[in-house]
Amino acid sequence: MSTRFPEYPFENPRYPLPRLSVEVAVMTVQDGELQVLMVPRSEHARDGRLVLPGTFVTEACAFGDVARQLVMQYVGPGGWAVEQVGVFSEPGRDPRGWAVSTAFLVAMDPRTLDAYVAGRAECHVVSVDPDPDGRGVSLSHYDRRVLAALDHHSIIAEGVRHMRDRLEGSLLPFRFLGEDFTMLELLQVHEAVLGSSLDKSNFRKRMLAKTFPGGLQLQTTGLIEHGPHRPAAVYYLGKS
Amino acid sequence: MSTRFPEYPFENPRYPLPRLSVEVAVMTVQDGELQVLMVPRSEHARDGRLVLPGTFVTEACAFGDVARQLVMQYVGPGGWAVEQVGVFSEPGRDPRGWAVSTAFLVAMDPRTLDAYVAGRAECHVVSVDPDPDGRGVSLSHYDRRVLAALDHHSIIAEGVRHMRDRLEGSLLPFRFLGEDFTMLELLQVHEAVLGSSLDKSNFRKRMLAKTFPGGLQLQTTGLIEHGPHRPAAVYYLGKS
DNA sequence: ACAATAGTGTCTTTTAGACAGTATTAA
DNA sequence: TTAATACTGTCTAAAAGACACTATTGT
Repeated sequence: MSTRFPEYPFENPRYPLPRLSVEVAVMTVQDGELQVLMVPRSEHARDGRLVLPGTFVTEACAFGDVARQLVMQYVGPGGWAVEQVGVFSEPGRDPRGWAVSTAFLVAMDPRTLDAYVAGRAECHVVSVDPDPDGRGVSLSHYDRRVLAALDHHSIIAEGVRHMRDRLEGSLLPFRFLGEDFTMLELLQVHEAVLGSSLDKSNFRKRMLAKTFPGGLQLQTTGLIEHGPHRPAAVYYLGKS
Repeated sequence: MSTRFPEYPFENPRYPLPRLSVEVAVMTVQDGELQVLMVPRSEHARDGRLVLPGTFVTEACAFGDVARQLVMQYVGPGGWAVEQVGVFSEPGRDPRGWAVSTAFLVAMDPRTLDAYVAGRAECHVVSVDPDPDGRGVSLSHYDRRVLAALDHHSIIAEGVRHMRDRLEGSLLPFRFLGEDFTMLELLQVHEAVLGSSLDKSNFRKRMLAKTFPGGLQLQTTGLIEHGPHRPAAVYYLGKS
């Protein structure tokens, strides 16, 4: 270590250094509900407290790559698009000491997430209920004792804010969906992220008229039946 | 240090740790031009290379507070609103080794900035010219040898992206202005940040009709003459 | 009068939104 | 037939934009 930055106080005990970590909020929308992947706060903690998947940074590596590796470790392989949400550095945020986290966000199709998570008891997909004012979130679960430790509520709330900013003008909504999807599924992604309901007719018109980044537009590819009602058109995102 | 996080590898030379720093982009708009405050990359460097003001993080402190202290140190006292732009962690970004920077942005009235910076030879206010595609920026100066070291171009480019996202729906434009301003000054802030020109008539209508966060609206408070032409109305942001 | 910046008015196009109504399926 | 979801059409209001025009100053 002494060959790098010799003047920086790594070896000088006068200067504390924070514990550096990367946390990932793997989010999905299922049945119109926003959800996030959480895990027990340590391998042997059985007190029911859940945290976002995270890891300490212990090698020279871009944090985005660390986040991608975390997703591969907890969910599975894939070209996951991670987005940086921000840095959380308040000294009191971890009772054990000064900890600095860089938070990332990944949007995932619920079927993909469920398939990966199905066999892993440690993975919990927790419902996220953003506050009406958009500042915080509540996490619910089958067991009320299951709560997030640390300030991971704040990280998720910031992630929701980030998603709301990026819903229009990015491909984010489509990362919550499979390659093919119905208009209702796309609508429910928007509603879950925004936390408000949208007029179906106007939403459809807007989406069909819109050009997405990369010159992509909604294309229809057939019909799908799933219930005692008119079949829905199946869409995908493609070049016009 | 051993009382905190005993299991984290501070004392373990197997694990490298990055040099942690906070950098601040103090930005302003003058004569329709976006500018940023830069300083020589070290106190004794006389090679003309400039960097964003920054400091290593060496005590348990929220990074936003570190950024505010930096602004006070380089510019002067004031309740500066710092906004986090992001973390820059690519291993190759600093040739001396692994360095992780958290970047912040401050928008400042050019008169305030100039007044503070006037007596300080080390402070340079450098023009920022965003690329048309919005991905990068060019920095100009009276002396072409004056260039940013490290990846501070990227930090500034991210800062511009951040400002463009927040121009509508926040009070950011007004932080580039004094308490009182003319419609032209407000227009030029928007044009400089967006990098495009706007129709004056439509801009005026839009601004006068708009309600800004906190229920604030543009109020007029008199006229100002500054040239051989019709005097301009002076506006401020207040409750209706 | 002229140049220069400030400000108004009008017309068109685009977009968002409310909301009524039609379509197709299973039971 | 009914219930349920899918989809279309129409009208209105709001916003954005183009652009011609008027206003007020110093020289």
